[in-house]
Amino acid sequence: MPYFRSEAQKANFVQLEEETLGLWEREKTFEYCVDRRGAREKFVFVEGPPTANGLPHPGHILTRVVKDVVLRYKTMRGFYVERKAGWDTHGLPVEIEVEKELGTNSKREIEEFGIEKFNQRCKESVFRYEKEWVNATKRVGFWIDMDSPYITSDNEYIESVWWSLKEIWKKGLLYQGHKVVPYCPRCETTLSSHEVAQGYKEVEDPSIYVKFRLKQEKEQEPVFMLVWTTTPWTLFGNIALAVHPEHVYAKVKVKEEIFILAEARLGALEGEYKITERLKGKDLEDKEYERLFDVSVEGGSHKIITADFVSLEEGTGVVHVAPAFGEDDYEVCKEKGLGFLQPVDSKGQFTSDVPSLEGVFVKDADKRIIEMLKQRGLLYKQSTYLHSYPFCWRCGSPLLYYARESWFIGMKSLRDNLIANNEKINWYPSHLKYGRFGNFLESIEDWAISRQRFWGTPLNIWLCTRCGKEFCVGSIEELRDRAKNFVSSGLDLHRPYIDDVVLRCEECGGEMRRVKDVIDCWYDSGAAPFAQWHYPFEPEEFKHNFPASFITEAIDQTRGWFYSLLAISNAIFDAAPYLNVLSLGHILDERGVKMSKSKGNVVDITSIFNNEGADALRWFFFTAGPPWDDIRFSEPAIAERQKKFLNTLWNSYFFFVTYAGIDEFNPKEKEIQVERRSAMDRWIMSRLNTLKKEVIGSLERFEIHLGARKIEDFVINDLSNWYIRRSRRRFWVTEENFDKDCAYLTLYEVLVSVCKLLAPFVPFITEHIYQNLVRTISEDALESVHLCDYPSHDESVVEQELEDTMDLVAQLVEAGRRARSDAGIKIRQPLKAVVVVCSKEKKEEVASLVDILKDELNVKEVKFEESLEDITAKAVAETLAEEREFKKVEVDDVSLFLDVTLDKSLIEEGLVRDLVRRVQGMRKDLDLEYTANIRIMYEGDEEVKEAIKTFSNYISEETLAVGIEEGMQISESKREGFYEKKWKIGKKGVLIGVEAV
RNA sequence: GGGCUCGUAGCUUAGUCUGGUUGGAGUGCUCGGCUGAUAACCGAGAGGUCCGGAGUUCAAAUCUCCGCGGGCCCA
Repeated sequence: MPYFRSEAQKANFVQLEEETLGLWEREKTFEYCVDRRGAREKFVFVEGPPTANGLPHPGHILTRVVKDVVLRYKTMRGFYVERKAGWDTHGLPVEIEVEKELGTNSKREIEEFGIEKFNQRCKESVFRYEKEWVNATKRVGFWIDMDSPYITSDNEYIESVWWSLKEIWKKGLLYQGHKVVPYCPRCETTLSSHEVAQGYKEVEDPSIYVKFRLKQEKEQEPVFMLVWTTTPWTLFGNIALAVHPEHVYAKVKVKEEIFILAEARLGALEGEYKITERLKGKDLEDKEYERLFDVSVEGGSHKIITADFVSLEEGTGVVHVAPAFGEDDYEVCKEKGLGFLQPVDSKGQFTSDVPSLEGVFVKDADKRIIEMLKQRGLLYKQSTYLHSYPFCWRCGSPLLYYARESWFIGMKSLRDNLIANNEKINWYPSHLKYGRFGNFLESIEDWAISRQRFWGTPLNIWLCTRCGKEFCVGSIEELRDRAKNFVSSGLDLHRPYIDDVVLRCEECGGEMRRVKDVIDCWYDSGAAPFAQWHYPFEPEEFKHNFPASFITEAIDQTRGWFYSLLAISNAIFDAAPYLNVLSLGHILDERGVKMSKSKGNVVDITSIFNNEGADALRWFFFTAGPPWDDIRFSEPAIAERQKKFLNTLWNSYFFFVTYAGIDEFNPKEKEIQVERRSAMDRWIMSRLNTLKKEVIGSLERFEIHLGARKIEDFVINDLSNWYIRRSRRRFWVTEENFDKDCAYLTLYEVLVSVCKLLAPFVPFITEHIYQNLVRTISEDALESVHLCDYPSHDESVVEQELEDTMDLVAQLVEAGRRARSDAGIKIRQPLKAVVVVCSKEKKEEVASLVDILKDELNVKEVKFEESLEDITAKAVAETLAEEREFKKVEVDDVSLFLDVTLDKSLIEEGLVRDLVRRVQGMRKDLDLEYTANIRIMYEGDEEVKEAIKTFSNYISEETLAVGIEEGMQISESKREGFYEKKWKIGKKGVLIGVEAV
């Protein structure tokens, strides 16, 4: 009985994978694989939570398999690697999906629809594609615990988030301010940058040059700052004028008026002008000017400030600053301690601060404002300006950049800590650390965490309606303690329920009401390190799981999740939340364009699962290039890798299983030390151990592609194309012998090792191979390849010299073939000898592998000559004192002379080899068992007859022929099972018949 | 507009950090060979503006600068 289950010659990877999934399910392999390492050192992973309100696409799958390969590898290396899944559930994208279904367009309509019902829909929407996500995750082999995931909208999660915000609040880092955001006045909502990017249009706007009069002594001639703007309506919000501190400004006289503007922008003036004075921007600093309109401002205003953002590309080099309508404007005013003015309401209409235009939509007011300026003589000139301006992608109205009240975390004050904690993190690729991410930290701004929306973690701040006192709630218990009304323990912490909870003001006894905001969902996911464990309410897990050893997501998360994690950990624990972070590239289509739903170029992964399978997909991702590079992705590219690698791996495994089956070989019954085995065996073992070392090195540096490519190279070139091809004859010997045992043992050991090396990369096929190669023969073996330890490298079997020599021999073989090809003699034609001329040392090395050379070049003999003064074919012939013809080739300092002289016996032997080859082909055509005996009949000329007679033993051995007969009765040969074929060998016609006996 | 990154044969890519023979593979194509792993394998050939330009150097795919194109992030 064979010990190993026999296999199909052609693998059905998809079927094999589905069976393997079933096996893992039945045996609970994943759970066991994690738990059995429970006492070992932890390797902490945090899952960046995906949103399941869309179908997973190849980019998500890439992230999942990269996570998987690292976690499987670390587990096999002995670490305890828990893997908790997570779902990101809040946020504007979710709301937008629901709004599309409802057909609503504004916050007002949502309020009319009802926040309760709206949020209920959001909650449902978030898990709409959960099943697809779970299926794809399982199908691709990503082992992660999806039975008890963290969910950012669960009460416990929210409670932890609240706790963390309270910590930040207690440190005085949570404050209220303004943020300038792209805002749709019709929908009454802010837009994300992604939405803004969708709605740019070319439009014509007014372009006006406005005169701001400097405050002076009365008797002096008036001096005007000349200012350019394309948004006249923002002039009501003017607080300051900005100039660049280092640029040169000119005081010029134009007709009867005096203007100040940048010298480089004098071209903006009409007609003749005369420069009367030059000065630097900073010389103008702090000069006050007359306000354009009569509006009241709290705090400093209407003076000249300096700012680096002032450019000389357009305008006059003097910039009108309105903190309510521009982010730079807002920031610079805050920095300079100036006041703030918001004359526009949330519908985009002027407030009572602007009595003459109260209730007018700002964009409609431009003409009247220009007219007002003209009448008062404050308009220098006017034209129009063509530029791209953002519009609301939903309703088409022009967006306003508009300052809204917002809550901030004071990250700016934590900048040095952020930078210090970033020092502790290893970034892959390393340039991100001080590049994109480092630069970002250097100029970090405060984090605006509030959103005036519905579906999100409610901001846990309550304000007293009487005295204005502010309170931050840090737990459900605290909420119930402080609440005036009854709060049930099972209260859903979302809006609108939480909005109804009124707290008692400790200061004045008044009523405290929650601010209406929810928080940025980036905060939710950034809180995952502790919130997934419901810390600090259940403190144990977090302590063992912080900081994370490893996280990975795509490059766009650099300022997303990678930052929000660091920001929060930094604010609360002053610690780095992860020690290694791997940033992945994106998936592009076959033309190199990013795959996205809107472009319609997303490849359907289910088709790949059903055609090529998960291992093929994974192997493609791992070998395509460095994980941080973008990958061009297409189904044919995956099929190609499968053909190249997985098929070769399968063929190697199939070869072993087939012959071990025939010979009923059981590796457990044999034990032969590696050093007693042949050079070929020791060579592949040496290569294997070198490989192990290289693969581990690569994986430790997250150079997954290098590790994978090294294994691929080993399997295809070393194992399949050299070791197995060279060793085939050793397996075909019918009787049992030492050399055959060595070959079996070696091939078996290599296959099992390779299988383990590959297990993290291609978990299905390796499991399948392991089950057949290992579990079938030992009952005490571990149940799964994924429970095994990762192979460690054994220096004692590494023979570097042997590896080098094999390299040389392979090169000599190649050179010898070239020589044959030059001489026009095919390889099947045996030749008498090859002469190798080399140093004594080289000779000794090569001598151990001389049989390989003999075989590969099909020569009877390999002769060595240590040195010849004259290394030519003629000299070789003379040295050997033979009248023969040689063909010379060289490899480095070794010369090889191929004896290309043919004699009758050699030609006869060549002919026999041709015949044998034909018979083998016919056996194959008949689909005979490898061990089946046959009878051969033939017809041919005298030479053929003679050759067959001379070599009949050889022919019998090679083809398992029990009889070779000359001539056949064609008429009688039509019987069942008899197969005959006419062949042409060289110029001879030969008729061959084959019949199984 | 700014920051980071990528650009090598039809396609996928190694080499770039640390400059040094004639830029190396795979795939596809052509020709030849081998084969009881057979939809595999071996050899030869054709195929290159190393994105373009300038500079540094005895020497540049590699270092520097300026562009062009793709990607990401931010304005």
